[in-house]
Amino acid sequence: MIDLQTGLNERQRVAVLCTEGPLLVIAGAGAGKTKMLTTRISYLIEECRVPPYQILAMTFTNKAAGEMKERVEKILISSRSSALGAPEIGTFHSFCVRLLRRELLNTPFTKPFVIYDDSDQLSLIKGVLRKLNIDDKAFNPKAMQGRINRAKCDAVEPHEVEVVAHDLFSKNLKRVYEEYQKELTANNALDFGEIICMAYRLLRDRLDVRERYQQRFRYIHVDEYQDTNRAQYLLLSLLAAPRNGGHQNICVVGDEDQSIYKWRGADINNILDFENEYPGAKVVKLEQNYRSTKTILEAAGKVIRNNKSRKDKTLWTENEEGQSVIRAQLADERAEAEMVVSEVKRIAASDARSFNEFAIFYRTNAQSRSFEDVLRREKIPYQIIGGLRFYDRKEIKDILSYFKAIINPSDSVSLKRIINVPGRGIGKTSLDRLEQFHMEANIGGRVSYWEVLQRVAQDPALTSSTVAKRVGLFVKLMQRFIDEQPRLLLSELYHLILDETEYVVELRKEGTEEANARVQNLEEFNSLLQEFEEDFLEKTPEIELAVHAVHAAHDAHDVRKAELLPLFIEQSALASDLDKLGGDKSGDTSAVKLMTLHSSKGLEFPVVFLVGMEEGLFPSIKPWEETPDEDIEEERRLCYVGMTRARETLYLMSATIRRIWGNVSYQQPSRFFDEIPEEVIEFRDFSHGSRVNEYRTGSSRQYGSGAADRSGYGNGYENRDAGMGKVVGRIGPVPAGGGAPISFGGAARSAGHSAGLTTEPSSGGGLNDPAPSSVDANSALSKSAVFKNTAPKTLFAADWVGRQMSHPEYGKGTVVASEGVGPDQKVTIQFLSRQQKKFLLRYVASYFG
DNA sequence: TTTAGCTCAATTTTT
DNA sequence: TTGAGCTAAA
Repeated sequence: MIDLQTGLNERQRVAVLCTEGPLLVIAGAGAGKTKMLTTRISYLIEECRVPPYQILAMTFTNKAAGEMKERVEKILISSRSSALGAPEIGTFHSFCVRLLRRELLNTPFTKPFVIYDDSDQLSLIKGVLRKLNIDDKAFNPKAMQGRINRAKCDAVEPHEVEVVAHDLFSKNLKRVYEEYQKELTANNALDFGEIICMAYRLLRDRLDVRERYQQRFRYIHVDEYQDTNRAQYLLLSLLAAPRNGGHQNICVVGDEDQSIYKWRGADINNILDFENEYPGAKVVKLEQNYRSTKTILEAAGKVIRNNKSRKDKTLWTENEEGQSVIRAQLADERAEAEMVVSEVKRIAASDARSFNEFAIFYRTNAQSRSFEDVLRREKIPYQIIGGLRFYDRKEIKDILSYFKAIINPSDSVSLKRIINVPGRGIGKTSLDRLEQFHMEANIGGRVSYWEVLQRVAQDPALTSSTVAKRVGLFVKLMQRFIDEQPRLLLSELYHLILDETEYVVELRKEGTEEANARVQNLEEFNSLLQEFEEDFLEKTPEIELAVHAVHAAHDAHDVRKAELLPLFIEQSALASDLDKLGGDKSGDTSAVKLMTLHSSKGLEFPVVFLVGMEEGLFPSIKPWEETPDEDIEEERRLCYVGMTRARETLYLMSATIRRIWGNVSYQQPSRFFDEIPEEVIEFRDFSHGSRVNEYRTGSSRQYGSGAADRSGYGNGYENRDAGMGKVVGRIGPVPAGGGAPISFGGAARSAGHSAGLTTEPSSGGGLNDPAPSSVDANSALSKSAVFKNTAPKTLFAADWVGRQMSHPEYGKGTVVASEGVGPDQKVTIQFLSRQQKKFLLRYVASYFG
């Protein structure tokens, strides 16, 4: 018996009990939607006697799917039955891949397909551009890729692409998209978008198949519905909507306030239109939050309230009031990192928290660096989520490409990737020749790259005897792998590849730190393979195996082995970094988590640091173009998502100056600060620490008018930009270990720079990297004496202040400060875009009217 | 063929 | 700042 009385609130109970017919659940952050969903699924099985295999639940991440699976299993095991199979719980993509594999005969593929990731896709698109003689300078391949993927999100097929008259780009887009699709099929490959689209088209065009799946999955659940795109929406409609003869037993859960993937094709209308697509849909709102303190919820609620396009809903909680949200202003990104880390240490010690309970969220991956530096120095374990996926590392991708080419020699992208890796003397010229042959041979036909390689190897007259020989060796090598593969375990094949190609040998020859890291990654990859192998041989039921086995193997054991490789490749393509996170059994060491705001969705932590809250960075703004309100609203939702991840303690941080792409940039605090009521905020101005204060006094002039007001600290300080700020005075010491003062930007990685803050001349410090770009920043330290109490006159040279200029990149601006003399003179410009930038005067002098 | 050195671009990215 | 991709020289 599923316990519906305890542990569920009234609304959740309604949602669980409403099993028949369409149901839209609007679930605010932390309102227990996963609990609702898992209970609902269990209820269907236990109480409604629905066979588990008739239940489908779709999520966006493997992690969400895994969590749901686990929790459903727990409930079911703790009650009784589990023998009736399991509900199908997975991501949209894994669901569609399984569907396509089961229906392989109804797809254009004659044998199991491989999945192309973004970089594979880009390679293929570049190849198409070359083939069609389209200049990739004029028509950026990445832009093409973006548009193709967008089209796929919108379920737009090549023939439906609209060509705008006189618009070459749209014309080319159509051609490229068309050709790209052909190439994909010829390569026996699918990209992420195509996984969904092909499944959609199959269900759309084949009534028999559609009916089978409609009958199979009688109860459908969709998580994060606000993030579904058009293609996903249509797919769901084919399974459940009345207009397609569906059963309408569909329960979608979403929250428009947490829609943060609009830029990627997520269509908010899917939620708004739900009641049209499914007339008579019930709507349930879950508004009680179980995660955060009242204070955090209040702050987040006030922020999201500023969005115009949203249905009004108000989260409430019975949780404690909790402590104030802490908003901290730091001197620069280094100081920001120092403070975060020192707070982590302090709280970990005083509140006996494990490092697991802390998370740092930033807008862009690039921001992780400063935190990594400090965390590493302080020997605090940390884990970065996202960024470069493990499977995206060069060495891993190389091996995976061998794998892919072995099971699917039609995969030209993978073949081209590895043909000269490690180097076998097949260089650019040879590759161009091969490419040429491929194009010629492939006209009107279906000659794969692999076949071209074989021909070239056999016929020295086609190229030269050297090239033929070298290509021949590669062909022979690959052929051997292909022949051996069915008899080998994953790890055996892996070692065979490494041995025969001397991949590791080559890496060791390099002897660099980077090469060593790659060898280590390969070792990790090896254990991953073994793990997969063991898991697979233990658990995977025989039924799952049938599909790939068509062309392999002679006995049952070999069938299993032959199955391993395709399955591994598939999961490596669909896996993400997020998956590793938080699985309590995965031996997860206690580490501070670093991730982008996007990755943070769906997670929660007791202590959250939201860093880099500065105009331009967050909200992200391109200074050179207009930012539409909708974009700001999406940024605001992102802010809301980030804030509502916090259970007890929330820090919102911003830096005054930050290095962005190697330039020093003066940052204004994020507008989102203005939206949080004063009462729930505690303002800690760390840029007014004793030593830093000197820096502030000097450089605060950079702000132009009003700057003087800011330099006094601890008394009636009012930050106009922050729009708030009851002053609590300086709290805590300047956060730094061993008395090292807060230092200036990234340049301060060498200890000497920080000395600029006090007495030591920078020339005596570890200025070991005087690259031109860093000199710019360093000179701010060493020459302009901004850190000295007595600022030289030139610092405030009035002659330039107030003058107008027009920058080709940043637009119109006014000089608000000037410093240095002669060739070193710098000016700080306040641009209309709210950004401030500092330039060497001689570089920008020509932009003044 | 390889590689050193240059220019250019650059969010977010569940799959 | 980093990285990818291209050109020129070894």
